[in-house]
Amino acid sequence: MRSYHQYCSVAKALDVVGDRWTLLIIRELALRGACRYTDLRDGLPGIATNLLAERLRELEAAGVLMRRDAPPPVATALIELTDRGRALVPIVHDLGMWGLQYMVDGPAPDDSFRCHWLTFPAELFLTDGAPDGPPASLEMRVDDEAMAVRASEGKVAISPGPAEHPDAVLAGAPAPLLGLISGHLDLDAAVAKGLHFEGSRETVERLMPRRAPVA
Amino acid sequence: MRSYHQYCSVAKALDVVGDRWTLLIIRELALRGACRYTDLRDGLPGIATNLLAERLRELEAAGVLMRRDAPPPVATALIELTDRGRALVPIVHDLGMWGLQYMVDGPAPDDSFRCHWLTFPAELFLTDGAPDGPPASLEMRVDDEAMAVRASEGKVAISPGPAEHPDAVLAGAPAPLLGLISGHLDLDAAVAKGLHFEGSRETVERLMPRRAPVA
DNA sequence: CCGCATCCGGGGCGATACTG
DNA sequence: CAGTATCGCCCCGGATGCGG
Repeated sequence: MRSYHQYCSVAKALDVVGDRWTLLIIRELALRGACRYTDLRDGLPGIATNLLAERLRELEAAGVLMRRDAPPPVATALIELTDRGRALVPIVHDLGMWGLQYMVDGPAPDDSFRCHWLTFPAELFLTDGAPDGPPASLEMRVDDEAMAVRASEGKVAISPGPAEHPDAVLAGAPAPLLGLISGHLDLDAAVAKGLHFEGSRETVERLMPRRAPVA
Repeated sequence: MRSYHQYCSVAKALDVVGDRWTLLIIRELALRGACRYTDLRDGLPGIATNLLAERLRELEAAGVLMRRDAPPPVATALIELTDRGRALVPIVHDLGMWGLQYMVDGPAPDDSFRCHWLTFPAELFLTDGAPDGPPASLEMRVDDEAMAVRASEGKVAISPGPAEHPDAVLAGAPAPLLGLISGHLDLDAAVAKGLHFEGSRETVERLMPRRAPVA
């Protein structure tokens, strides 16, 4: 990107991360951790390959991310955030919280979706409503991608990939799933909107928020 | 900007504020409060007038800012952030704190500067080192623009425009001024780098940080 | 298959000129 | 003061190719 040529810290930050796609690359690295070029590409539907390569070069030069050789079994290099890049994660998170208000109408017809994009909203909204209960595991699934939510001793942990022995599974379209997570819909309403539900209703109700804090 | 077409809150946020110049417009409205088109234009050196007009239209349509008729004596309309837009201010602030690390080398030869751009760094770094002392007033000046810093009862307030009866005045180039504010330079070092200083040294040392918290 | 580089068409952007 | 109009350029998007 052309520099703004302003001696202002906000402008200098945007000189580095203000380019198109740049903050979404940070998002992917924040949600996935160290990953391959191809993983990034899959998490950024719509990006041109040359643009991704160019952005990665720029961000590496700016000290925001680094490449590291993968451990022996793998032949490829891994890309991950540096300390400087990790300092951006809370900002990307907050930006995502601000953007939630533009999602309540549901996805546009040609919107793509990846399950791990729900991580930030899930971290914000999900709480362990029964901190004294036994550990519980929930799987959320859209298309072929899954995300695991584990509640244990009052803590909620969200991780990409399928859950090991889920007590409950939620699957279906993104919109009712997000509605449930954010408290806009309860489980019955989400099911009525097409969400598929299996397993322990108790587990779902333990994790999902009771009220809707989004404006 | 073309939408990213991703049903992700970060992408949706960037669909609204990810365009070039957009977050800098938010910065200006955050630092100035309600202001005129021309004020924005002056605070955004380098922007094309058609782009500013177009961005303002888009941001108004997105509910981020609004236009309001000025009180009778003035003939022009004022532009200000809505609640939704004000929710972006902490994000812009944090982005600015992150961008500080790219300013330590000083401005590029063709960088422009406005004094009120120091507001975010000043809010972060300046503290009242003598909360029991009498109110103190400091003016910082670069070129023709000034910024006032008032310390009173342990609180520090920063406002655009000249100070009324400043106990001390700092004037000169942006870089030594920022170095002083951020704690990279003490007053003598800043003066050695060309900063002009007048008035009460005690007032300056009361407000400026003792150590450098920037990496 | 992974990680790009290259090419090309379209549109966002930058700069200037002009207007109510 | 507050924009609109115009034009050229370069960034971006999409497709293809290619070496490891």
